[in-house]
Amino acid sequence: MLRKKAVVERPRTHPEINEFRRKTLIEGTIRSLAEHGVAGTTVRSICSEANSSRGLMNHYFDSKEHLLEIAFRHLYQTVASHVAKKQTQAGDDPVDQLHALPNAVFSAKVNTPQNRNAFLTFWHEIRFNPLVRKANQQVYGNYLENTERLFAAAAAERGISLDARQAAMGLITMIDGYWLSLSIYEKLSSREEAIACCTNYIDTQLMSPA
Amino acid sequence: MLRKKAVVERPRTHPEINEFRRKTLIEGTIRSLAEHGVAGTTVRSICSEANSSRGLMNHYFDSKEHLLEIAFRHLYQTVASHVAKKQTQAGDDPVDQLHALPNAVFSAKVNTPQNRNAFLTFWHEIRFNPLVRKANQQVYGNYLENTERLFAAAAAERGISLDARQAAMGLITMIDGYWLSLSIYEKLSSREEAIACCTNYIDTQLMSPA
DNA sequence: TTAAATTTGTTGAACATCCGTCAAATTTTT
DNA sequence: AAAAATTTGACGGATGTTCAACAAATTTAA
Repeated sequence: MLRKKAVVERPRTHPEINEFRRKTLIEGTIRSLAEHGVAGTTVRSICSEANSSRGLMNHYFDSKEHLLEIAFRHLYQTVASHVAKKQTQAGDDPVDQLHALPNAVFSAKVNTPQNRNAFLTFWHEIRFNPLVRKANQQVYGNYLENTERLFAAAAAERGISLDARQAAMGLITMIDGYWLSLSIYEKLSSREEAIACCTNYIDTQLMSPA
Repeated sequence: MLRKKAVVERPRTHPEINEFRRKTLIEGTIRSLAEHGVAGTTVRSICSEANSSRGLMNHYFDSKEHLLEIAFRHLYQTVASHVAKKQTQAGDDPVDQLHALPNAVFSAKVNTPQNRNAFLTFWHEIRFNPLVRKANQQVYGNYLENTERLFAAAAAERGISLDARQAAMGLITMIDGYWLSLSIYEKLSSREEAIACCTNYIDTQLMSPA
């Protein structure tokens, strides 16, 4: 039986090619990190995941170090934009927006094994790749600030006093903790449990002090 | 002025030598992991930290992979034994013993930058080193079981119903989360904050359901 | 108690293999 | 024809492990 060779959708114009290559290399990096870890992610493994030759990495990015930074920003952005979307959908109530955070972070769309494992490798990479470290500082600063603002608004709304900064830090820490747990002890906890626990944390913080 | 050459305490008998070499290689591994990460920790860097020649690693351990497993068990043991000691000191009350857990884990003695960073690299290594993975499963199983038992006992004592497993999982997750936060965002949280937050979590779990 | 024999500890050069990067050669788009 | 995209072999350097050579500790024999 004759069969047409599977046609791989590949752009033909220069601007499209540029965008396509960068995107596939970035995604290949994340896939390689999730699958092979820091030590196993080489220029060769990345390009293999991206179906490109070795030389293309250096053609589209300054260095492997730089590509890792871009990949980190990309990964963070996929999570952050999903959170932003869900918080917008939640309306104007700061409590609802706070509840939307764990719901978005632990949704099946974003909290995939691949993304969990990739994040874990980046947490490790932060200490050794200066570009990734700087990117994380920027990105994490915003994240903390936004969450702190929501806690402050929620506390004001309910007329209670609250250390919004510490509450935000606690929530983010718990989210990171479950993200880590799901990555390492996959069988022992679940995304649903993570959402329940973080939601409970938010509600507990927003009760008037005894 | 004459001065005695600084005498490096070094064992002279065979059994002592064996113990000494294994210990310094294990500690050198942890130091190298904390300082240089997974990718930067080579047989050469380990032996350099341990003041030994490259060949000794293979003389005292089957392989680098095996040494990493032993180092992981050693690191975990230093934390676990400190926790056990503090829980024993806490007496018979399960609530006191639960409170002793975050206090011990985030004590200055155990929660050092080196130990934090070393643990972070092991969390990454778990997925790629089968020996480390198996060691973690054993060790973490006990940890979860003990904590679950304490929650169950505390709930029974207070006559309240509680999903002890989920409460234990939540506490461990929060501890891991702060361990991670302290490692990555050192300036944004503190050991004291971690203890306060975990203690609060325990107390919240042990209040009768509304 | 001494001296020889034996076991154990230690070293670093050598090995094959892989790393990130580069640049010349080739193909494809413009 | 010119420019951009792509491939591939080559580079110096680093990797984990092995092994022959040597040093020290220990046991055996006298």
